[in-house]
Amino acid sequence: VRKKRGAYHHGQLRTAIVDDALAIVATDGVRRLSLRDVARRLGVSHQAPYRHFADKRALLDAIARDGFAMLTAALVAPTEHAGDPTARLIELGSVYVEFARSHTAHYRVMFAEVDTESGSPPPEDETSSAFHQLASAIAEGQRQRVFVSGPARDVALASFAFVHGLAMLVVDGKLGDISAGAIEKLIERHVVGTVRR
Amino acid sequence: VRKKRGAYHHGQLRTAIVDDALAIVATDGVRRLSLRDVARRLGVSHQAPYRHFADKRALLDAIARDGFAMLTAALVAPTEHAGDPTARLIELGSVYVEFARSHTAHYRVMFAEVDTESGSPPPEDETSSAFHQLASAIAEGQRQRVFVSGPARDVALASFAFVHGLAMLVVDGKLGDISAGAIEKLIERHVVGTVRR
DNA sequence: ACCTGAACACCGTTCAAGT
DNA sequence: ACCTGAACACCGTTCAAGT
Repeated sequence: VRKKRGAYHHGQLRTAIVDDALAIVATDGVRRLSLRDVARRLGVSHQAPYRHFADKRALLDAIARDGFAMLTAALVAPTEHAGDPTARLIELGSVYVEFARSHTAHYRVMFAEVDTESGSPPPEDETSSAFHQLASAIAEGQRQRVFVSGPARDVALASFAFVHGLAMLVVDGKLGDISAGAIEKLIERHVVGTVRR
Repeated sequence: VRKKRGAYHHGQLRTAIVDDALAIVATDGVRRLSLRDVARRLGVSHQAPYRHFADKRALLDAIARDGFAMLTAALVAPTEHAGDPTARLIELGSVYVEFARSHTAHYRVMFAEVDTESGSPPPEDETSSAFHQLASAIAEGQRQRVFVSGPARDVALASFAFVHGLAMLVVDGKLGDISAGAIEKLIERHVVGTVRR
């Protein structure tokens, strides 16, 4: 979305900035993202982005929020397996890892090092949305007595760590180009082995 | 290790730089690490670090290498359970996550975004050392017929993703101050459920 | 060997304008 | 409203020295 020299973005600038930032993150990583570079690539002055984002952090936060919203939406969608907790949990895990694979830039920003401002409060833990999807699917399985008993939170923790670990490996390219089917098998094995009774 | 104005570090500078960088990473994160800041804190000129490291990347690489070496050493150590694959695999996992907890700065640098230079070859995958510890423990369990059959690599992949996911959550403080015992229980559950026959 | 200081090309961010 | 250009304090990195 390169604009003519001197032209205006007419309200599209915000979107253009986010899209270009995502492109940079996808190819070069979060570290290489620079507001000035984005502005340059879009043909606007390096101050223009500040009309839409208070600072660089705000841009990253917006991208992370988008990512969490997309992920949550993707996890809520598959209600087909509402009656079968095992199938549902496997699907949730697969959707989670597939999200990381298909939205690498978003996932990187979502889990990029958080600002460790010693004074700042834990930012309302946005991971929790995805986490609660897992937890509630697990609670349902426990209600139906097909899942192990014990605190749903602890069981969900194990499942979350597992899919998050897989997602990190995928995003970092450590798994080569493993197939979605292979990932689903790993998740199925996990669910059947450690969650189901 | 602050030196007197004008004094020399007499060969200690390299160590001092690494230590100070680790301190900064531990409190402020990798993103906030700056060579100039380290030099300033150590009372040397901002060019001094270049005597010991070709560039910032080289400093981070050195820290990552140290971390991988320490982790490998920690994983090799516990041969006590050499005869019991289940106990050994649980211990390997616990040691892995405990390393992330007690060496947060190292772990952050080890798994900080790798430079995605499109041309650069995969850097001899240093994760593989830790990974192979798991894989060989798993292969031994398969030999004794107490672990599930199938490619040791795939089974190891699941275990690695699980402990790596746990480690990431610990390092990012998403698990609060979960006890080492609670983590060991999660790992035990994973091993017993998805690795053991 | 190890250190210094000036210099260059970059950043993020702010300010005072321009249309 | 949305954009521009100059300015400031930072970075990483290089160069030409100093002891």
